[in-house]
Amino acid sequence: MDIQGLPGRLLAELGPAIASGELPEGAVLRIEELEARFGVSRTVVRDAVRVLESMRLVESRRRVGITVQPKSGWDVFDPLVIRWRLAGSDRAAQLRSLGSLRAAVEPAAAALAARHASPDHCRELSALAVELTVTARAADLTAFLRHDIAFHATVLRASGNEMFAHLGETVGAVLTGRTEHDLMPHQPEPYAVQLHREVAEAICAADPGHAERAMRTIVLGALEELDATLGHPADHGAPKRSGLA
Amino acid sequence: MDIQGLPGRLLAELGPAIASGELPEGAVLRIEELEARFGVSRTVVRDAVRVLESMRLVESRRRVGITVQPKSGWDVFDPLVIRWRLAGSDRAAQLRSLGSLRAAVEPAAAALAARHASPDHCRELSALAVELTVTARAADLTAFLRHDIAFHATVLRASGNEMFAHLGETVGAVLTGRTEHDLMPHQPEPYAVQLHREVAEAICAADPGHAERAMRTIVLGALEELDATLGHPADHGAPKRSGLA
DNA sequence: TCAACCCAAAGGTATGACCTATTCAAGCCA
DNA sequence: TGGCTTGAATAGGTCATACCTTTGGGTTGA
Repeated sequence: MDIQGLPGRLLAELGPAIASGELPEGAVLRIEELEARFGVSRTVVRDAVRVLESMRLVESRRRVGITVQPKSGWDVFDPLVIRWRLAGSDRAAQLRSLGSLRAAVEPAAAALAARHASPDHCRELSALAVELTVTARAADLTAFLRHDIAFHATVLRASGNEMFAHLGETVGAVLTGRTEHDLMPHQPEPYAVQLHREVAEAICAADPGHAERAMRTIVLGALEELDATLGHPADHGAPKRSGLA
Repeated sequence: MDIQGLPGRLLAELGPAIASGELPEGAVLRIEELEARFGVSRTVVRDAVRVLESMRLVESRRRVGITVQPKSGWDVFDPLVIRWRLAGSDRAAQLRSLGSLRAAVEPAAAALAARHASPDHCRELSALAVELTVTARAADLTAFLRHDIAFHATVLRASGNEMFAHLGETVGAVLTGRTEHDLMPHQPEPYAVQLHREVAEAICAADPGHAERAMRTIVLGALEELDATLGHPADHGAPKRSGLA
């Protein structure tokens, strides 16, 4: 996605290094050093640094160099930062943060979708719900994941809120990461699949309350699962049966 | 914040121009043209363009130039993009999006805060609640706003979720914008102030349910108020008394 | 001891040249 | 005639270098 161009090469190297803590807070880089290390000109280095700076990952100051900023300043919503953190040692913390975010946003998105969804969205959701059912029964995890991602993205898009819609990509990254690492059950839980169907139906039936509740159950289930696999079990409120998002 | 340096000057000019639609989707800029227009070198132009590109506001292609991208691609969570949109003609849409986001996130944050808040956070919230009460009674809108922003930011921070915490700045921008434009009542509503007190108390008492409900009332009230001032009245679910966030 | 001052280090900006991917169109082959 | 190939013009991408400006820190003098 951003591996195009020489600055992209630097970004692909420096971003993950910073996000993973390999380059810790306070670490200092110098333009000259990066020029030599990557065999590129100052122009390219500046380009890359400028982008890192716009994400608040580093700060460039005269007479000092390029300093890695404290984690608390990161632009945590930047898609690249999210991806880099998911790929590195911050993975667990990032997943937990995203989990809470999903738990907050997706139910609200489902409720909004139940009010604003177009017939097209509705058709799409219904079709995806069917696909989920089928691929789950067939234990085709790859296809299931693909449709799961599409389902959640569609709900977010159908909410009519541009900010929610943009979380679709991020949620996709989370779901992908989950099947990759936290080994999923060989067959998605039937209850979770049914919840997805309920969400789709409620949205098509313009029933915000039901859509919201079903989605909340899904996403809280995912949160619990997350805490289980990541170890640290913090309570999140309403106890529910383990679901699958 | 980013008015430092020559690239910052370009950003401060081009960003708002794009965000407000003054430079519509598909508009093409050329480096050479920008060099002349701002009297800067290619280096500076490239720097600025690179940043706009990382926000997905523009795309730079050879033989074509720098093309303004469709709004659907904007990195809507970027703080600068948010600020630029709030300042321009997209103001209403941006406020509505942010309103829904707040409605989703802040109650969840309050609930989390009730679980994880440190004694320091608790003290801070209590103090801010007092300040809100006092300044509201004194009808000191400026001070009230300042404390209101601090209150919400503190709740978000106390949630222990880094992503929530980062929304504090954005929420602040929304609240500021509200008092600036949608003329607020000369004296903040007493009921809203009380709700803030309840949130603080519930968080300090480690009562997630109460904290979440009170915060939801606040933020839904704000949403209703928003719809009222912005015209388009979409229903958001649970009917509540008009609050004030 | 502390202040003002000066110098060197490192990023910021300016140029100008050259490379390269793209597009559009002219021209060729079926 | 129509589609494909090819070639040149265009505009961004990269490079190398020189010079400016800020700033941290050491030095000097009161």
